[in-house]
Amino acid sequence: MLNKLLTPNGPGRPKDPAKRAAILEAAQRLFMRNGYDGSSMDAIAAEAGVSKLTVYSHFTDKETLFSFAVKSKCQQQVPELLFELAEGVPIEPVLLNIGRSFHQLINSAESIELHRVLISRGAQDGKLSQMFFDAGPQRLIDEMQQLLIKADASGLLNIANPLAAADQFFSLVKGGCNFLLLIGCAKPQSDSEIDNHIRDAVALFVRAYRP
Amino acid sequence: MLNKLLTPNGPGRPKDPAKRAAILEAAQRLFMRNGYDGSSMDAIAAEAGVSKLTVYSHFTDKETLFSFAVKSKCQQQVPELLFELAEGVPIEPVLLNIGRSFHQLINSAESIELHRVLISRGAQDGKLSQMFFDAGPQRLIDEMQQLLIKADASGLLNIANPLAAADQFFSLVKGGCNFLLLIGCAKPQSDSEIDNHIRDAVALFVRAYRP
DNA sequence: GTCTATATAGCGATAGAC
DNA sequence: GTCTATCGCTATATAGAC
Repeated sequence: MLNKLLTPNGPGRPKDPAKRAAILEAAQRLFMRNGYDGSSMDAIAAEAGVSKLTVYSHFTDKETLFSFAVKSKCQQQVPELLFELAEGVPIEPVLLNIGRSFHQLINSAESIELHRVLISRGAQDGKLSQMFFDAGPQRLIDEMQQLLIKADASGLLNIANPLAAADQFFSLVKGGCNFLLLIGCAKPQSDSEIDNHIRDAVALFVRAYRP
Repeated sequence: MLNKLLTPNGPGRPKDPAKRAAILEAAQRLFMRNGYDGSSMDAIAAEAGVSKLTVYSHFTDKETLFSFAVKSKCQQQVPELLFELAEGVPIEPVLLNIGRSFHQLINSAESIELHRVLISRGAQDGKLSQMFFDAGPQRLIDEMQQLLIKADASGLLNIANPLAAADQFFSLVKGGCNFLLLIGCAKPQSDSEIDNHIRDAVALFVRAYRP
């Protein structure tokens, strides 16, 4: 299954990598837009500009194609937040930067759609959700935990339980608005509202954990 | 449409209210367990022990049945949290009680399934999500806001923005674990872990907002 | 390896007997 | 009002030509 990707040239005529990429792209678009059940293999093939059998040739079945599409989408979404903590610098600006990046990440249309699809399918494919979680949220929590340990050691903050504090921080920045976007009845927020929200979250966090 | 519920006796033979109830119950079970697309009208009719046409007779089509099922489920889930705030009593125990009730509510299997279904369908039926939100989360936020205003007036807490603070409180109690349950890869938490989580959330909140 | 055409099954919704 | 039987449609997955 994997050697299709690693060694495109098997015995006989090689499969067209461009078509494979087109299929994967089309699958991502449709799965994210219409969900698993809402996306037919016909539609995916049409969107990719190939025949349906070509889709089945590259990816065994619908489940497999879905897994590859999600996996690829996760890798695109992998965040590059700034968890650096320079010496002798106050902590608020660092947390504000992380908060802004995280907020933008989880509330982007792409991210909301990905979450929606995973939640819809979550009950039936826990492995895929686990993969997503390890590649995404878990890494953010780990890095945040490391940053908070450093901040505690530097005397910038007073944090007894870094893991719990990391969870608290992300929960605060996430807020209730993200849930509204997920269920599809959110009023659009202005940039200033978003910024105020993040400021409030960081302020609450720092106030509670200051030495 | 509604008078079917209010006046079960129309002209001619009355429809069987017991069958209507059985259909609604079966629809709730299957929709919550297998989602919208995963639940066929055949399966619902079989689960209810009636014919499929009886289902169509009581509820116009699948969308309508789904709306009634979700609406009914929401009314069952309507929480009775304790937002009382007696005079001369510390605030922590009150927040702990609310936090525990809220945590139990949103992490129950029934609630997770309802959220999952709403999120899956959310993109396609925003009205239903709006109805759910008004009946559930919005009311909790409102009541929490009122409580925080009182707490501020009493000098128990120092809260400039009660709405934002209410959102922060619920976000903290909710935590990251709820999301894990939604995507279907959560390790079960022990009672003591849950209690510690809620204590930490309340502690953070009170520490930041103490006068 | 890729295409057109098709097999098989399940869906939502309906017609007509009782 | 409720039932059995069925229509019309669409889905996943496959067979055979090039």
